[in-house]
Amino acid sequence: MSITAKEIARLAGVSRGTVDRALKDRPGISEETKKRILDIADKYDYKPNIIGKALVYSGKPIRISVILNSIGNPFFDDVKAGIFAAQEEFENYGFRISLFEFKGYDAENLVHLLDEVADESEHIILTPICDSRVEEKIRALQKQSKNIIMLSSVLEGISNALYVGCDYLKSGRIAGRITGLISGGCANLYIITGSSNHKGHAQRVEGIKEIMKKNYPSIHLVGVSESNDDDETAYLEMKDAFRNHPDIDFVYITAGGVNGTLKAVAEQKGDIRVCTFDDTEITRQALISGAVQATICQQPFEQGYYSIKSIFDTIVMKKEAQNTIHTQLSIKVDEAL
Amino acid sequence: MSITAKEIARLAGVSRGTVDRALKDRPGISEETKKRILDIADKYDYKPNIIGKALVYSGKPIRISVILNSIGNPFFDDVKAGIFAAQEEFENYGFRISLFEFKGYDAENLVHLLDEVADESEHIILTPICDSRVEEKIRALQKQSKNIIMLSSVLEGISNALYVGCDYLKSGRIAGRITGLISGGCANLYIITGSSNHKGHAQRVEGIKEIMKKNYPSIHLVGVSESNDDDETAYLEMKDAFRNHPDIDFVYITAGGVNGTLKAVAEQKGDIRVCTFDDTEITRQALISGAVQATICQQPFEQGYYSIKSIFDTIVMKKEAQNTIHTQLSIKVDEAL
DNA sequence: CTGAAAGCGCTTACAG
DNA sequence: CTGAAAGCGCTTACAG
Repeated sequence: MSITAKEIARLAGVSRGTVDRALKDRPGISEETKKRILDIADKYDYKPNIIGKALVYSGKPIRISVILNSIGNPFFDDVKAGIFAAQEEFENYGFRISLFEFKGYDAENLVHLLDEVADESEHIILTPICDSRVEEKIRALQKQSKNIIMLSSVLEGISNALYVGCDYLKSGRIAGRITGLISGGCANLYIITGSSNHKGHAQRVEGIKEIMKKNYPSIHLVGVSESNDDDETAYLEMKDAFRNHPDIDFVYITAGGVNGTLKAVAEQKGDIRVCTFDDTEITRQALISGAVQATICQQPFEQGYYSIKSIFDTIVMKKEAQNTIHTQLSIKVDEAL
Repeated sequence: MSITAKEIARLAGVSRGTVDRALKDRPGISEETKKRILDIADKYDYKPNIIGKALVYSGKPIRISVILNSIGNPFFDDVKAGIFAAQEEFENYGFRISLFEFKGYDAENLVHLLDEVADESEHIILTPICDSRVEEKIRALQKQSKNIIMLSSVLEGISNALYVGCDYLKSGRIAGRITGLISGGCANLYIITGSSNHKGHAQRVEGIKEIMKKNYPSIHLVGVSESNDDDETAYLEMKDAFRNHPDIDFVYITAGGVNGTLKAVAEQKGDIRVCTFDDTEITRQALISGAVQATICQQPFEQGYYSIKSIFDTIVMKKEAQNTIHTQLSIKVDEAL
């Protein structure tokens, strides 16, 4: 129960306004009264009451635009749920959130959307696309002192922007460890990844390789294919892999294309272990049916929630800005659903 | 951006006080003005601003006592961290939290502490102990309309109380599934559990057995011992088990006594897999050294945080009271630390 | 049955 | 250099 500014004023024998000048380091106050006030504030551990503050600012909305390439991608359902939860929680603090969704990885599309929202928002949360035009646009917006937050994926060329999402390299290492544990350290492994244009997907493959090299000399990485998150492509790639390597007995799917891959695995018959990423309707069904043994989750709800909460923390709570919020990575099996 | 009570007053041509009477269903208002006001509130989707509300109530503290048998139990470090985080977040809403810690499972101790805090708190969060005296005391406090919240473990004999913690039976099932996956479906399994007086520990064993029965006919459960969360006991029990069953090749530790168990396993030599529960300093070290393959975590930070947040949600946000908040269960391997 | 006022802790624009 | 006042959205005690 810290002291209020009003009480400080009484103790110092001055008005509320003067106390405010001292605390905020505003001009128009003599050095001695300022010192007297700050000493009292210090002594009684004054911390401004955020509710009093929030009430004042509730008139001036904090405008936030969220741009996600989420259309057709079930991963983002929970991300959006987290955003909506935060929206409800912080509504009374003046948070005004607009959500824009698009499909795919077209950089022009994203740049266009950024242009559209720029004028009417001080905070822009987006799932960035790895493209120089996107990077340039983000840097331009930062110059206009827009607060940029990257959600669920990250551009390494951007500084002074918060990233909220998982540690992709680490998630790959975990995948490698699971592969080792479930296979008993001996397997012919095939990886179906999303796109090499998605930095995160590439890092996952890298992480798996790293662990294989370090710990599992008897696991042979037969090959890696890209599905571009498309089931048909995944199916054809996996079919092809089995044709050339009938001894594949472990498949890791690092991104989308799960159903296509599983179809090819089912047709192949034999005891083939499969692991995936994320907890979507598709992976849940596959876990329950036994087609998939384990999946690595990255807390999508929390990603959405914290992307908004970070704004609350810096603006309202005046906490220092972070540059990374890594959500937890955890392994789930069927019984955990 | 919902309408304010002030605007409703203006639209209805009445004073703020009258609007309040209508909204709160308080006496002293004619049916027709009431209806007129409620219609306007409805039309503009009026929702009271919690910040305005909170400021009024910040004078009347919400007193919360937290009683944990956490002394000497590192699991509770994160639980406490979650409580402290919530304390900071809700301080300005008038939340006054006092923490009381004790050691062990002595019911008298807990009853005594409950007596002590009862007069000075409307909300009591505790780690309950399975004992009729505790149950009676809790029921008596509920009769005095104290809000009781059970944290991290649960008494099934108590109703009208929120439980915040993991689903122990489910966590046991997950343990069973891990055992199956890592062993390749073939093992001689031994379980070191905490205490049969701890309902949760018993449920974990039950969950493991259930999965073995359903899915893994070739995993043989050699035996179960109780460590009472004590390393020395765990060591002796495990030694004894190896003496009688030298073929044990998988050990599941469902509670404490991890170091003692691991010591016996190390002395036994051979390729013995070990899995545990929770992410404490001890299990982390064991995961990193490779002595333990995987551990099941139950979000202790969130347990602490949500036990307080639930009070905020019902008192301030006026959300309906829940009776269970199950935190997520997830598997972690060394690379996830 | 209804209104006017004071107050929760803060900020800001204005007056002296 | 300092103070007094109005206002954010709400609640509550009091006056009519």
